[in-house]
Amino acid sequence: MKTSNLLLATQRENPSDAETISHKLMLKAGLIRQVASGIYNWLPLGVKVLRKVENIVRREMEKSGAQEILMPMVQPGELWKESGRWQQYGKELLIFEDRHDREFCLGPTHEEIITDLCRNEIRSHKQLPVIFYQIQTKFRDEIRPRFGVMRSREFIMKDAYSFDLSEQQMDDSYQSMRDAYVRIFNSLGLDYRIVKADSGAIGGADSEEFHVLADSGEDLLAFSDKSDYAINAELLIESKSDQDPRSLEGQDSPDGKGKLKLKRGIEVGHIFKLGRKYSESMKLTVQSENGNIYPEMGCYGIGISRIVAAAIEQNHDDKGIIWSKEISPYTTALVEINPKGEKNLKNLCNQIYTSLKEQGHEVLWDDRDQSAGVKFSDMELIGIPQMIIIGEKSFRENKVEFKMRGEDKIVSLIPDEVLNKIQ
RNA sequence: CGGGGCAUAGCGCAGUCUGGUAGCGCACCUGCUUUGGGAGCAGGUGGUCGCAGGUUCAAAUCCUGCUGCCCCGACCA
Repeated sequence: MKTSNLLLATQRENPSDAETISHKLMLKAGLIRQVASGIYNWLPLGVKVLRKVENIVRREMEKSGAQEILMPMVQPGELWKESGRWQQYGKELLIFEDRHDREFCLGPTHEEIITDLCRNEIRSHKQLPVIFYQIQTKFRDEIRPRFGVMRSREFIMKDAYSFDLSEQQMDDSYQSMRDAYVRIFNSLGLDYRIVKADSGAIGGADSEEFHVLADSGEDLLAFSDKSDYAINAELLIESKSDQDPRSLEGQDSPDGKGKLKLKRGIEVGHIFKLGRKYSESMKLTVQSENGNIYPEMGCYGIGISRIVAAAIEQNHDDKGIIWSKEISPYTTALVEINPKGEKNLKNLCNQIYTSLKEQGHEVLWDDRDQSAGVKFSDMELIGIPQMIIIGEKSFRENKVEFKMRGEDKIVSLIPDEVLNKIQ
């Protein structure tokens, strides 16, 4: 892609409406624009990153044998009344009526829909175990949306639901999803931790959260310095008289091994064992040799759009975003400087651009008629991990330059070498 | 929902106290010159000053009501 054909909506000024770093940078780098409180447009660069994250998630879901489906965002109130959550879920559930005065809500999650789907489609125990997933827009009418897409009302989530014949089988499904999540977060190139969590309004027994570590994270996490023990600090606070979570620092770990250390995290994934909560309330049964049984369910969420913000919270500098190459909108920025000075400079750019594309690299060629400083600043702001610089001086020596985002070092290479250098 | 703040051009802001032809920087358009870290000169485009009432000869400015957005809190995957 050439920048001359791209809606590169970078802004020079800091946006006045944003406080957190990821929110500021997402606006400034032209990834998103706000439409209403907690509701955003995703611009071309932002969508590129979203798709990268989605593709990693999708790849690992498929690898684990989960099947992709797509459920509606608009859901009939009837199903929510059946599960009991029409009353229970609260004002985060955005409710409205259609022209026939039938009640609907915008889906904040999909347990009701998936359970309804499965009770219609799944008859025999031979069809289990099964896991379905979707990547889809959710809506939760947050009391106070904040921090850009980090806590927005409309957001993109991958949610998966497992159905098993026994608790033991459910544990296997849970473990398989957990393994997939580990592969996903490893692939994303983020520093993350898994902690014990509260299962909250979704209901159910065991649950674990995946957190991207960042000082700006909303959640406080507690770790033992001697064992694997890791927990969302909220859970420890509930049982203490001292309500200040920071007081946990240095206390004995509840597992009896070592002392607690605290870190901040952004919750980007949450996996639950639901048990029979929904299968029983919504009468989902399968036939087996022992009669009809209620499947054991599990549900598994990943905040796709939140991951984009979390990645920026964790990886940025004073110049802007620093993407890992796995989720960067482009792997390589190609910056031409003063192409009018040397008439073959443009040709060299074109050759390198074409070759890299043939090698499967996603290259953003900054061919705008702008000064070098503007181009460097923009490419750094939008966080492209590798940059090739082609300017008059080096061109005359038949050299181009290569620079990694986040590093100061610039290396001079002949054009063929740079083709091998790019990853 | 409680507390605090903001609303003037695409972005960032001044002007409001003390009413008198709506401004600045950047961006954008034209032309020329420039070109290795956010270029220069010249000429341009763009705003019912969040909305609705009211006061006044006259309202961005004063008064009343409303709306939207941001931050802190409660809440939340």
